[in-house]
Amino acid sequence: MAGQFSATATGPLSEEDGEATVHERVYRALRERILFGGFRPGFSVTLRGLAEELGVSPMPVREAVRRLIAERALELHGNRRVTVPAMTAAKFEQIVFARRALEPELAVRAMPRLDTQAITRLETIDDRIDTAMREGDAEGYMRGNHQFHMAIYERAEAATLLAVVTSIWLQFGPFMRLVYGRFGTSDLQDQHMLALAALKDGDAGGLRAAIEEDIMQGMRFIGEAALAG
Amino acid sequence: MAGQFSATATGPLSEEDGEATVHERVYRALRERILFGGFRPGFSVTLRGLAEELGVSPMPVREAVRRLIAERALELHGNRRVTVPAMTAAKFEQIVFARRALEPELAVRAMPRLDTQAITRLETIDDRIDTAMREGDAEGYMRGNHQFHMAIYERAEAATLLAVVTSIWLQFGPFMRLVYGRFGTSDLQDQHMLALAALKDGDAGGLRAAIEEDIMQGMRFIGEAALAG
DNA sequence: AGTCTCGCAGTGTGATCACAATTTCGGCGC
DNA sequence: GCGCCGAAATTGTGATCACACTGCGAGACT
Repeated sequence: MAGQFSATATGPLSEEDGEATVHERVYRALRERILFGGFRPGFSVTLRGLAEELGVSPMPVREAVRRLIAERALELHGNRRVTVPAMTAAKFEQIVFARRALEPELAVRAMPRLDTQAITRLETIDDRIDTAMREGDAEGYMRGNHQFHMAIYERAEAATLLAVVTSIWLQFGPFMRLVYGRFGTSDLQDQHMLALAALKDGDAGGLRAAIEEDIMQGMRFIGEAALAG
Repeated sequence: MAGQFSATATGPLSEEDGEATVHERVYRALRERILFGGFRPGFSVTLRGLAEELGVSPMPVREAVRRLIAERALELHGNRRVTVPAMTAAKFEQIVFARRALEPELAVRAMPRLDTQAITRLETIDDRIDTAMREGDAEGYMRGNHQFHMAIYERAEAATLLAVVTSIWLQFGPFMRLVYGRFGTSDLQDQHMLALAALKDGDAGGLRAAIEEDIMQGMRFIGEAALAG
């Protein structure tokens, strides 16, 4: 178990979504770990290991892992080893490019459907993000940040684009967690207020700029911290 | 077998890549069919059916299908039916947006590595595309077009972005084939010459515009033909 | 004591079987 | 004739087993 963050060692599968298939529940459990820092980049997972840990047979784990490999959240090496991919400068740059190209657009498309109630919910999430940042709660910050962005993007009703963005997030999740674990979260700035203001004003251009700025600030922080410096 | 195009009823698995795993060969076979028109949108596939057709056990087919579902090339319905996804106007629009956002960029990034030899090869491919277009060979046209674009994009050495684009292509392949089957290919125009010219001139802006124009023209044709009209 | 080698534990891959849910289609009743 | 119903075939899901290959560590030989 060494090399893995202990924060989200979920243990046996949560039975909350009891009606889904085992494969689906395993997939979601692994996905959460990847997204919010349960795995460290380079960590190698085994089918039987995960199966025993989650209390299921290796079969559904196999399918879930295959699925995550297809989404580029896991990596299958030639030597038959499955690992959480490491970050490289080139890959990081491509992720930033894709995020800038797609996410502001998703936000703008979602704007007509983001009513007052939705904005209030976003503010609540943002409050939790600020708290987590202050307290250095890396996982809490990442959960909140993910929730904030996805709560917007989901309203765009653009499932095809959203799937691409989701896959991208899976690819920098473990790396992001690594950086926060190493450098803390207290140096982060809350860039969501500009987005919320633009949302209230119905200012599409402002929202696009705010989301782009949020992406750039956040990615620059973890990029400089871990790749350049 | 009804509801499926007969053009690429590949039969048993080709043994050319004999060293790859069965899963990998099945994956590539299915992927080819999806990309170049072996399946019609809405066609439903069965694990055992594909397994028997390809001469393998259902197991590797299961993994390949799961993988293609993750790439949004296949669709898993609640009733446990696996189908080739149908196209909708909204999905089509998102595909066009993603292609415009990513593919011209990939082309520009590839330009420094596209030497005279590579350009010559592109011209050869383009000749074959023209021939296929004239002869109404829909599958040949699609294979050539795919080859032309990918031969460029691969040189960008941007695996992360390329994976996104590849997934996108898988999502409109069956639909594209359907349109060409219905309306023919003779009304198509070759938009690749502008790209080749820009490539020879080392004109990055021109290349970006040419690729974008190529995408727009091609997608407008199949979009108008099948969705609006 | 250092190095090479052999072997065992552990890995992903693939096949086969059991099962529950779904679909399909035949025949019965109206 | 037409529509409903139930049995049989077919589906995806999951478990278990066999196998070839990898990796690592213990042992022996020099």
